Amino acid sequence: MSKIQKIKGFSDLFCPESTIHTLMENLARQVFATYGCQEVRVPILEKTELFARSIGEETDVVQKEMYTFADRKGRSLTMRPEATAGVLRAFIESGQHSEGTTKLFACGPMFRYERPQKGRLRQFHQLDVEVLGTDAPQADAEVVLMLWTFLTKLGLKNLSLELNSLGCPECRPVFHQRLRDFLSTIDQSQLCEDCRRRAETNPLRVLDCKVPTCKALVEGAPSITGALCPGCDEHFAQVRDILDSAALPYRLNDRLVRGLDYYQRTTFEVVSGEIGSQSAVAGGGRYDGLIRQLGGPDLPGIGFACGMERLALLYGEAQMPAPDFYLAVLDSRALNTALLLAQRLRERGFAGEVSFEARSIKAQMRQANKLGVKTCLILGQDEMEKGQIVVKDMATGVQKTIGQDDLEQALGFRKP
RNA sequence: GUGGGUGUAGCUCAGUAGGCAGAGCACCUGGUUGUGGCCCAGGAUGUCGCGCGUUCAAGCCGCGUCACUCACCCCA
Repeated sequence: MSKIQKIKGFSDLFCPESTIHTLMENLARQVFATYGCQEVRVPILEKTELFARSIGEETDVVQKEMYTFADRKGRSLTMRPEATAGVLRAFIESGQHSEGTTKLFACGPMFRYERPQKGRLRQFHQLDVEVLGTDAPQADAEVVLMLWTFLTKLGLKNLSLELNSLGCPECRPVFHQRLRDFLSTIDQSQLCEDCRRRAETNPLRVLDCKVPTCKALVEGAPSITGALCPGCDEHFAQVRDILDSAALPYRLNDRLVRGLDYYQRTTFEVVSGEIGSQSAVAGGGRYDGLIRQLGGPDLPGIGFACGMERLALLYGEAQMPAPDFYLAVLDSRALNTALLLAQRLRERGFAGEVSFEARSIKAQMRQANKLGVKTCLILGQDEMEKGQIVVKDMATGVQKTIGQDDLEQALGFRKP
């Protein structure tokens, strides 16, 4: 029979990677809770329209990267490509939005039909925070601090925080016009093929191009920072001021662009130079018109998402805890007794393995050694007959024979 | 969607100029009547991704195909 393989861009996580993911998720939950975030679990499948309306009909994500299909009654459904839309939909639908600021944490798998590469899978996992109901610059600063605190507690270093303001519906069109004017003054034929297209469709993206010739050409392009309206300018200044006071190191990057249409004002990204080309480990920003756009009240919001696979690339080796014991069985008539003894220990919270077959003691000792257990228990014919068991300390090699009833004590049972 | 690289033992990979399929690690057995690590001796393990072609002969050359991977695009 032929093997069935997993589908492209989907991965199976075994230990220690699965442990790293669990650990990161738990730490995120814990850190974000200190800021008042409450966890929300939302569906993986949503109506396609939700993403089309929030992310933006014209974005690449919606145009060509979504897992979209018709259900059995012909309704168009989509596997979520990001978390924000679903969380906001749930927030709006729950109707619990009259209580001032709401801070939500969500996590889980997201899906995008892209060509896989380092740090990018078709099913990937994000940690997501949304702070809804306030446009205070303090909230922006708090969200950034929350993210940075989490990454620091994860032990990640050499990360760089990039910060920008994209302006609001009032000042952004002004900047777009200035940018278009600028682009029309330069020799279009010098731009790369992608940029010639982007100059029309999404001029902001031209600023972000990595091709050296394009970089040089847009050197003198106008900066969004200089085009902000007084309101946005003041808001951004306050956010920076707080982050300065908190001594949080960031880099202003007026070329920082977000891929989703709903972002405005404060946007930020955390990048690493150590994980290949997909260098953004987290990204987010403010989306003040979005809740209303999704049929909810006119409330502002800000949030971010962390890519867990990318964090995992930066995370060191996970230490897998060694089991407490290995129970070697030398006589096949002792196998049942051994299993019951192990069960007794496991009920007390000890972790360990018990042999399912009476192999040579040498083989079983080797196994105990390989598992790295602190204690090896040996049950043979002699011990069986006397109701005893051998307890061997693997580090010192010292062993003693004790009554089976005294096992918990010998292993250092501590009350839970 | 586009381009490059790689598919050989459980894992990491050698394999010269087409001529018997290899190493290290891991695993198993023994060196100890019931005692691990180190050491020594021995052992098992292959659709050389798959298909077609060239050839007396293909892991190696050609074509196709699938998978993985990195990069572009895009993004967390």
